[in-house]
Amino acid sequence: MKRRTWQRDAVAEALAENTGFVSAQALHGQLRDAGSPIGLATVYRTLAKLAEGGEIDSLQLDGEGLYRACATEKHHHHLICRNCGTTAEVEAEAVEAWAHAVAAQHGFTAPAHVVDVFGLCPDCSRA
Amino acid sequence: MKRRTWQRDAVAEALAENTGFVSAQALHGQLRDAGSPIGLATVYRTLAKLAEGGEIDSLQLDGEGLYRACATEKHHHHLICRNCGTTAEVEAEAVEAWAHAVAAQHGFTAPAHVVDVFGLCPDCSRA
DNA sequence: GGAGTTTTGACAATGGTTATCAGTAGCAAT
DNA sequence: ATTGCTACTGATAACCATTGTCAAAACTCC
Repeated sequence: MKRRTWQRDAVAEALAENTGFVSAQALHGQLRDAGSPIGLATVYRTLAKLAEGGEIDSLQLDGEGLYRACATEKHHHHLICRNCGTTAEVEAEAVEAWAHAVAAQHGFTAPAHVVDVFGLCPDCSRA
Repeated sequence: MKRRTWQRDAVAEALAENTGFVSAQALHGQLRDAGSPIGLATVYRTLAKLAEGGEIDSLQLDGEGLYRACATEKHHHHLICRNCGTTAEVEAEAVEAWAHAVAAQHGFTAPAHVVDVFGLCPDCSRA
């Protein structure tokens, strides 16, 4: 059974304060700096659970997991600044359709896809 | 300057024997089982160099790096069986165009993208 | 053959993530 | 409220893929 704890709320709240994707470690540091005595393991566990439940989005970059509380519940993809992490949510029905078509064409079932666009945001491009 | 060693050849050859993506560790085990005394660190280094030079493709799955010697030199994407690793190469000019357009639309520069489709291949679907 | 520089390999170190396990604290029934 | 059950937490150890280290080996050019 799922229980409600202040730790879970704290993680969700801290995540909401970030506009881009954040690592578990960064989030833990943020919480600690804000005076919360939350444990690192708890942050990892909570993020994993939230992601599993579809409440937050996650992706892997350079071998570390990043998380983000997204605005929409709908399926979408991300345009991410590889320098500062700023993220824009983008929809791409054409890509969804393409992914399904490709899978079907080769007889693959249970299709899933990883589609992310990386780049330098306007601010970071200037620097 | 780049030198030619039997180790580099051995890695490339072992990679060619696999149809799907393989991890550095798996490849090392494969080489060792075949009687090669190659070192693990060397396999990692060689794979990194080959990938850097564009001679092989790489991707990250579950936090571990996977490599594959692809048939074409052209930019392409992959349709991967998440059970057995079997891989099909697929082209998607429409997706390339979409990625560029999305980045440009938001003022992002130096666009790159990660696009992979996962699923169960016909064989694994049956099981 | 020899100099000069890469590359190698065994092993240590790194770093993000997960397992352990005793103590804590939701939640429900009493 | 109190109790009982059990999920959750946190400090720390363990994991494990990967990278760094450095002396020894070996490729290439002269």
